Amino acid sequence: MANSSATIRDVAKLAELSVASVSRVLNGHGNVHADTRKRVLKAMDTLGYVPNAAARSLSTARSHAIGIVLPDLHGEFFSELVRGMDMAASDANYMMLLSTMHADRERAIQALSAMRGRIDGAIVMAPQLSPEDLRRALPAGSPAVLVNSPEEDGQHHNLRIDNRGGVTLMVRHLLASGRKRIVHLAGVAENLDAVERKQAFCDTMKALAPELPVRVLDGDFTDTGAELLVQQLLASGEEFDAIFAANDMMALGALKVLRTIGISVPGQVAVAGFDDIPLASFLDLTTMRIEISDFGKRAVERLVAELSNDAPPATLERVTPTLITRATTASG
Amino acid sequence: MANSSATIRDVAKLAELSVASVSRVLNGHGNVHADTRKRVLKAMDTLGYVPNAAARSLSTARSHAIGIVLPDLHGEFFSELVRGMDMAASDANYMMLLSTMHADRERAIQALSAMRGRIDGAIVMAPQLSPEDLRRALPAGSPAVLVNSPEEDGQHHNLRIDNRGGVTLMVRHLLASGRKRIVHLAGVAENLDAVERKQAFCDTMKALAPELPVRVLDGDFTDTGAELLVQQLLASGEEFDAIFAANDMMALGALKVLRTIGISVPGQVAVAGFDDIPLASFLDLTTMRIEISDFGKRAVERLVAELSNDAPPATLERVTPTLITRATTASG
DNA sequence: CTGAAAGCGCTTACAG
DNA sequence: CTGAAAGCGCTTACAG
Repeated sequence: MANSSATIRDVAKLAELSVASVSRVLNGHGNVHADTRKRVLKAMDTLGYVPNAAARSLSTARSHAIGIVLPDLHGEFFSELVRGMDMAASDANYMMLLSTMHADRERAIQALSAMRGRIDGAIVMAPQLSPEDLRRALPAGSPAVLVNSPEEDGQHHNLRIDNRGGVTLMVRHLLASGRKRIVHLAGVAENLDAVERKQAFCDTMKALAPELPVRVLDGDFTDTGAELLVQQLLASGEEFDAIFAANDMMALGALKVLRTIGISVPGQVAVAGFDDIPLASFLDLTTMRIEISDFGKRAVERLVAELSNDAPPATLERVTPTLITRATTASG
Repeated sequence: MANSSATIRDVAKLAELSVASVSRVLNGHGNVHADTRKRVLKAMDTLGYVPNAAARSLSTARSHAIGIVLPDLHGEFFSELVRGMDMAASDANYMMLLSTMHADRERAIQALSAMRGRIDGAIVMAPQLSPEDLRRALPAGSPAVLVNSPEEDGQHHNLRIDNRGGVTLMVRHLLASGRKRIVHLAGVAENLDAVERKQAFCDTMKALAPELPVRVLDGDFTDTGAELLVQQLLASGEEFDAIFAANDMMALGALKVLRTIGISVPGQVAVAGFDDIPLASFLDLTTMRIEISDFGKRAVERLVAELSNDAPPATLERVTPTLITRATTASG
């Protein structure tokens, strides 16, 4: 009922051949007589035949699809990530099976399980999942690449942002432009990137400018949260000539407060963020750009390489962001 | 090799039962002895058994997955659309197979074909596809809902934005706030929504304020394009007290020019857009909000209803946007 | 170059 | 309540 379409058997019948022959031309095998091929093609055409992927998967143990498990789908980050994945996947002729876990560990495991038989491998961005969870969820021996996974399991390739490299570039830039009192607005403490950025900020300051104070305020990645922090900072009377936020939204919050108060940016205070969201370029914010779609593309390319047994050993791979200098730090 | 996982046969062997019994507990059928169930469950657990979806699809002719074909994945619109679809899909326990067509007609047809056997139905947003193409691409009799399809084929449900309704609300709002000379910045001529908005603008003006001039400038949906248009408009010396752009990006371009020139908004000129992108709220732009995630959600819900043979007849369904009044039109 | 047959991993009448 | 068997639509050795 649901599927009243023609099958390979119908094609064979119409072409007066065996299903084996039909299958051969379907898969482009060489050993087929030109005339046979022609008859098959014609029959397929008149019947509007399209092979059934499930049947094919079952006999080849290959689905030509990859599973994607993401924590969420909210915002530019994920849409760019998926876009990059899509580019690489369609280049390599793979379909994408998408699933979100909404920060729910059990759900991620289920999603992955439900993909068994449908996918040849998976890309998993699920910070909550332990290596043990992954072992449970991933079909045994099925390739997977992790994105932003906190732990290494020695089994899977793991793609992460080079937070240390990015922070170092930005701190260097701020110091080079003469800033002496840089305040770092950190992101939510549970976020791995936030933690790495904060740590990297402290380390880099100590390494590059041991004489300068290292100031960190703990934020939550939101603009409104950052506004409060900056207001408190101003109220405290503490001096500062640069704010380096762990993401752009916080940087924008900071900007808003400074401008409202009448503090000139970058004259009195430089402001910088991290991510390069669309708003950043619109509002001329200096930031670290993560080419997120590249990130997704890399992940799929790596997975595809693994699927072709054509991949170097799994490692932790860091993708370094690039410094985008704009008006909020432009002057010296 | 790729799939060395346990099969139903392994479970049956370990539990010393037939595969039929295993299948029954797997599918929660009632007619199973409690003890049998227990043994099966235990065997599944020790083997880490997960059923193979391809095999299951093949025998049930049901995949519990839906296909999504989108023109692109760029930007907020698509990420929100997919997010809404994901919500509805996971609620209804369906997986999503995602594919983009990049404005390529043949590619969309291929993508849809490649989904045969993997999906129970599809959501297709592919303006380029004719009803005839769809008939070719969609597995015969397989349900599909269209999103933003220009043509009705009488077969499939079609979800579209209520451009006329939205434009009417906005024009009414502008007129109510005393605007007399409203300029409409139209979007790209090939875009169906752009065309509808433009037409609706002209019609609404004629209907609600026949004495007022109807002014339309043809734009391209970009902020930079709109900047040029507004500069030309200013240079022409023509008077106007409101700009209603066919999308937010153009409205923002207009805003930029007006502010640069020193024209007060909304004092001298009101500015309004369409879409309610994140930038709009950030920059306090009056606009028509399309709840895009709802749009995606509706599409999937409709499809799921069709899959359960539980849907009213297919129609053209319009989703009406809501007016979001903000600072750029606030005063009288 | 071609066909008959087994098999991929499930589900589901059909008997019992 | 349970099992043997057929069948879902393909692919792929194996003969010929």
